[in-house]
Amino acid sequence: MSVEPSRAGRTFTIRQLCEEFGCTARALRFYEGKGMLAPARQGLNRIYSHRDRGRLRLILRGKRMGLPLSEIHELLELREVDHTGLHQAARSLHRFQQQIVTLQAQRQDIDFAIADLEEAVARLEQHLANLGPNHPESPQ
Amino acid sequence: MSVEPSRAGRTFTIRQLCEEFGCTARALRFYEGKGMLAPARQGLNRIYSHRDRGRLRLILRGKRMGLPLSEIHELLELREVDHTGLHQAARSLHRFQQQIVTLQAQRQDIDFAIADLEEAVARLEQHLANLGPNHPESPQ
DNA sequence: TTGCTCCTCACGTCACGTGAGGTGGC
DNA sequence: TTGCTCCTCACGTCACGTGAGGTGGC
Repeated sequence: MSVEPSRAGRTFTIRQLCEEFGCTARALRFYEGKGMLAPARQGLNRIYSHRDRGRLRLILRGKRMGLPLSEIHELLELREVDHTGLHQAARSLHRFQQQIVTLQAQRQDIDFAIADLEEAVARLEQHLANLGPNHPESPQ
Repeated sequence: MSVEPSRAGRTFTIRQLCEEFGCTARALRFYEGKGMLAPARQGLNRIYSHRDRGRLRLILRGKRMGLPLSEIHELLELREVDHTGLHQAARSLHRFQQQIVTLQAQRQDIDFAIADLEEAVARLEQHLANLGPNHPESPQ
């Protein structure tokens, strides 16, 4: 077995992962501070393994789903420990189902907000039309 | 003219406004600290006028629309100064149209997240079904 | 005297952003 | 020597939440 990269042995710099996933170095360091990542070091510099990259991918996916880092952290740990995947799957399933409900509610709020904004826009356009053409203060 | 309430002369305590609008006293004090509200005082206690209430209503409406307090503040000031409503209307119109786009993008993100979650839920249910019935570690 | 509502600091939360100031290897 | 990327503090941001400790009027 060679010491050098057999595909999964590949390593990444912080910048490489940032570019790949579109996040900042500060974010990666922040996740590390929270104990969610633990890259190796070469001097002071961080060296990310293929597995670190996998964890990062899950972190960002969890974030997109609107989960707080604390919960993503839990799910990550569970995955590490739970070899059968049973406990992990049950827990994730429950949490994901909850999150779907939460997101659906958020979408409702956004829909209401958009409707409200569209109504306001219509009123403002009307107001400007009335005020507009030859009003003393109309621009130009 | 009587000194006492002719409908618009009515005043409110902080608690009354909180209950009416479903927010906390801390929030009202916070908006005041930002200069968005300026209730009268009776000793140390805050006395909100009908106009304070109107401003609060707009603040909360802006928040529901996803506007940051700083922008809500601007629109509020504009309304105060701009008697014709022309400048105000133009500015609000522009900002609202922008915000509609922003919210539509957020709704998209949420839709994608929900789809992703639903897929994950389906996979987990399948996984649990395979693992389930007579697995050594299945619960009970 | 007890309760209630009000008050003023002031630190905590969440997920980083943003400098300041410094190092290492090409 | 200049540039580049990396690093470590540490304070700032946003919109409040959450005590701690105290006051006023029924």
